Amino acid sequence: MGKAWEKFADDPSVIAARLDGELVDLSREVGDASTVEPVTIDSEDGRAILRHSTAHVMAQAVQELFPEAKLGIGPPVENGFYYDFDVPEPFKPEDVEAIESRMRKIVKEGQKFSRRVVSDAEARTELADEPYKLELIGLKGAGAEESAEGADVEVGAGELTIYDNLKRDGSPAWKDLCRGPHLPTTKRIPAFKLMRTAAAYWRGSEKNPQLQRVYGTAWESKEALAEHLHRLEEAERRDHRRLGRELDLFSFPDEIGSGMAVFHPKGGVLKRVMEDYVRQRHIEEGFSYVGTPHISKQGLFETSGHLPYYADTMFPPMEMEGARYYLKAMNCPMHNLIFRSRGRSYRELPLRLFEFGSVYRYEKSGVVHGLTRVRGMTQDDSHSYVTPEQAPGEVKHLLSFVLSLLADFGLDDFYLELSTRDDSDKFIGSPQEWAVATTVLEDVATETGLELVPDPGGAAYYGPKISVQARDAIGRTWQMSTIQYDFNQPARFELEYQGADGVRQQPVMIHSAKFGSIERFIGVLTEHYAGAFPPWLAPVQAVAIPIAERHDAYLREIVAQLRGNGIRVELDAGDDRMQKKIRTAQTQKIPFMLIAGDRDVEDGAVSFRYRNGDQDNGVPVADAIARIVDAVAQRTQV
RNA sequence: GCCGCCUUAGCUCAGUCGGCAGAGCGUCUCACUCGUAAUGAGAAGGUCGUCGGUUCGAUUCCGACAGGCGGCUCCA
Repeated sequence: MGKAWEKFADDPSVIAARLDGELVDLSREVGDASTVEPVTIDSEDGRAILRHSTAHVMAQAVQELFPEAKLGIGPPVENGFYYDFDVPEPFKPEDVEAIESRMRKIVKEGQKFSRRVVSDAEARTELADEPYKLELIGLKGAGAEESAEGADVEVGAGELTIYDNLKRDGSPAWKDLCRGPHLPTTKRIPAFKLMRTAAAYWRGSEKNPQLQRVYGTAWESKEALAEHLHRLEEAERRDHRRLGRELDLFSFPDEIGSGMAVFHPKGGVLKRVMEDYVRQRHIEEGFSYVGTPHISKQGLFETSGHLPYYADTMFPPMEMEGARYYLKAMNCPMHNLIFRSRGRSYRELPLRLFEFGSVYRYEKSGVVHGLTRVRGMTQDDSHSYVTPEQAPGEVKHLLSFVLSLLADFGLDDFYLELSTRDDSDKFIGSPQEWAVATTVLEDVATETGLELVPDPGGAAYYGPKISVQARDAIGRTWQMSTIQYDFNQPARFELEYQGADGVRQQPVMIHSAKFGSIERFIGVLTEHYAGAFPPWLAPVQAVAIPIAERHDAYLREIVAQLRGNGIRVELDAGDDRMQKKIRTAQTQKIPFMLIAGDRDVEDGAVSFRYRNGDQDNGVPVADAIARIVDAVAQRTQV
């Protein structure tokens, strides 16, 4: 049968093969495999192989330049790869340049990636100077190859293999413990670039030493690399932190503190319109709007059980006349007190309490990030108190409500995550209770048909949760909505309702934040729309632009009529030229520009310019007003 | 919190090999009144993030702190 490459020798884009579904090097013997499929460099698998091979080249370059560097792991990731190194000194920017140019040299040399199977003992001998690789070999022996982030790429199941990078004369230049497959030679790397360095904990644990991670990207062509870099630039343009400043939406004054946003008038409109809509929808869905204070005495958080888990992330307590008060980091305990304020009947259930609750969490300094990770936030928080029998129906109700709200805001790029307990001792409640709750959530989540990612160990201490994960402009995911099943707090607060049979029962409570936090949601929404909010959300919905000063009065009248119809409209009566005013409105991403000059005044009309550049001239004033009012009411994008 | 990088005018960024700082945009004033992305002229605006050290002298060198950026860990 021969080697795999012989079958695809005429196609230079083939860089690996699949033998009966298994990815292998082109140099592998086909043997008695029944299917042999090509893997091209621009396929998903092909790119992963390219990137992983480029990671090897980088590791080789690093060890040639820094012989004392010890290897961590080097897997492909979305759009690129990284490799971790234990080095005495972190890499400096000039080091990265040196590594990159050494990589170019290795690529140019066309070193061959050569696979060989080794025994456990051989691997240990050959890699005696690589403590992290030895650890991986040990893990494999323990059958724990999946436990390390990315480690499965390196060792995986089955036999141990080492890849040698061979020079043209066949002499070995470098080697790495690796599962493969790889490109045939380094020369097959068409385009790559090192992106950044960062520190990362070995095997992802804060307790382990930090390694220096170098990130890079690699593509099947120079054009594809250029496109990727261009996409990154575009993404930077829609970063909510940048748009927040450019569109005058919000800022983060140093004087207040890290992670504390102030909303400017335009961001305030966005926030208010969102909140009004969300409040209205909650009321329609059977929620009761409530209000609770920002601080509470310590005892409340002891009763709820939060304090031992959250003390680190809560702002330190204030002492007043012998009492200790905390800024609240969650709203549920206060809602529980509303439930408990009087006797409850089964007839009242489900009882759904909802508010925009301001909470404060002292997030670690390194994690604060624009509006998506703040220290002071407003949760659109609700708690549904239900009988155990009602719980599945309520979870289903909440999930469909959440998804419909997200759809109303035009969000579609998200997936669900099911966070469950693991065997750590941070979770309270019996395994049976957890199993019941988890099954309820899983069934409802599965029914939606959305992608569902398991997240073992990610549950709240009091119960499992479903969350909606949204992506930001550059692909980072942020948790937004959450639905949490809680059988613990009702017990801790001794919540009760009287059943139909007259017996007192304990309700189940279901926590749910539809957007997670208003701040994060505004951040994600800003990036989703790149600042061009749909008309119903746009801080300024229309701007009137007179061609000359003599048209001001005419437009002022139209602006008044629009305002009378509830439209957020401004007249740009400054002494800039109209072209400049259009440019300004354009950069502010205002949906409608209403332009009027002599012709329009004569015809009783205005001329539209939409922010996408389209125009519509000489529209009768009444029609123009109706068009804008209609677009706002329909919540349509323009 | 950990690692690296960064902090000069409202914004984007030059610059000073240690000797009292500069541009464009924005803002203000004046002139221009113009048909779908930048009219022209002039002016104001910075104790060079904060505090301490070295020095005759620090925005520049060193340290601490604050804030930011990219990751890691953690999380809505």
